[in-house]
Amino acid sequence: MVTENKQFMSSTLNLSSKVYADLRLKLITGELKPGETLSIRTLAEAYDHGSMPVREALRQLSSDGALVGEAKKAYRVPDLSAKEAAKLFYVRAALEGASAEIAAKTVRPKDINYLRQLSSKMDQAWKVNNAEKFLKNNFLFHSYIYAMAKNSVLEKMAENLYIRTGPWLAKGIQDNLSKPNAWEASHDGIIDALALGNSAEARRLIEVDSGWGKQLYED
Amino acid sequence: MVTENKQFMSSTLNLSSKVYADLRLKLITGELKPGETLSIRTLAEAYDHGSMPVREALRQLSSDGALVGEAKKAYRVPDLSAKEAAKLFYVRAALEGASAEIAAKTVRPKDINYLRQLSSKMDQAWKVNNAEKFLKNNFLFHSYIYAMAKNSVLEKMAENLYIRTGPWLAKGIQDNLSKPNAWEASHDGIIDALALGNSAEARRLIEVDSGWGKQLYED
DNA sequence: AATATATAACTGTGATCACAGTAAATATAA
DNA sequence: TTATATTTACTGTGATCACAGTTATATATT
Repeated sequence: MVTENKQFMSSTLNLSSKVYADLRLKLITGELKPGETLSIRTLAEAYDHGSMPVREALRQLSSDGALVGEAKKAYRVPDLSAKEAAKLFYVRAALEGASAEIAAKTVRPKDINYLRQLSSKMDQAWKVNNAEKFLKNNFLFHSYIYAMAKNSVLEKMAENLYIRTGPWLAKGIQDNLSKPNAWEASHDGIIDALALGNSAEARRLIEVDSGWGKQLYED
Repeated sequence: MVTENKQFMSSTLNLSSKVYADLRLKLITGELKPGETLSIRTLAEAYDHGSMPVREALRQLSSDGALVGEAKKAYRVPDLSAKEAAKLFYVRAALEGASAEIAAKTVRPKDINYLRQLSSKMDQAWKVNNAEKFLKNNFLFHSYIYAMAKNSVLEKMAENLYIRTGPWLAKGIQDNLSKPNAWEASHDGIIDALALGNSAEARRLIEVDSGWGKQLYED
């Protein structure tokens, strides 16, 4: 039940944080699906330890808006309405756009290389229908742009929004994985704008890319 | 220890939520000061119930960034460095600006009236050196603009940022309460821009107002 | 009196239990 | 068979305890 990826699992922290990080990854990769129900005791048994760490992790995710929890009822992954999703993507686009605008001004060659690597990994994953790998690297791509803005507050908030859109996005990806990958061109355009230091264009393209998922279910 | 204000204290929820709301208000009004330390057991005794609700509230506030908590050490109110405060105000200005821009397009006369009432209350509080009242109404003022944007995601995030800047802001207010109130003119300008439906100007002024506190400690 | 040491008080963390409200499954009645 | 009632299983919530690491206090040592 332990994940090996250092990005998602810091080894020194307490159990609550580990469970939190693990569930967070499962939301990003689509392993937890919209509407799915999560209970403290069931998860505690799965993780093979007491219920306290799970309890605190679930409450924290609920506080983040990544899960919903009414009193005396099991936590569950929110099944977003079109309206709720639109709200999420609106703010996400605003924060991602701000991040990209800053990032374009301080970007280094090694950043561009890393982003191209991630874009390449996503393309490979898409070709072999590996949704989990695709989604994980897509998160890393966006997350790296947040990080480039060098504003930890902005970074954390943008990541939070990404996670909340995660399961909803994953559902769409898994349905459309066989179709041509429109994201590759989108991401390459963003990377090019960043490489040129064109902050306005980087912002515009990121906002389009963030808004893309929104269209997935509104036709 | 119980607060009567419905804005800050919903009566139907569990104890954890009540403690959370109460501590949140204490952060906004400056009752909790930067660097101040909070322990589970001490607070539990003050609230006169078990430690579980306090424990969950503190962890949630820590997750929000409103408190900091290292392992095995007492929680404490962050004493923001100028750099950290700048990060906070940068994102807060971005989200407040976005809120104001939307709000200007849908604002109703009763909204303007309410905002003018709050501005008036703040001015009264300033004149009698009532920092707590001033800060509470200042929060309500900004919070109402977030709410006018009718985007619950944006609203919650903007409020979170406000709370995190709260204790730092309060420290400055309490030192400068005797000086002329520069905020009144600022707030009146915002209200006028909103009333005219001038979304660009509303955004600009809100961003200036949000950035104002930042200058308080950098001379 | 100043420094080092040892003792005591305090801290979050995790485990375990009792409780009351919710949802599901079963039994009962029509 | 269908609808209703009852029981059973499951849920988060709060309380209480043991534990180990941290901080402060008091004690000894020079």
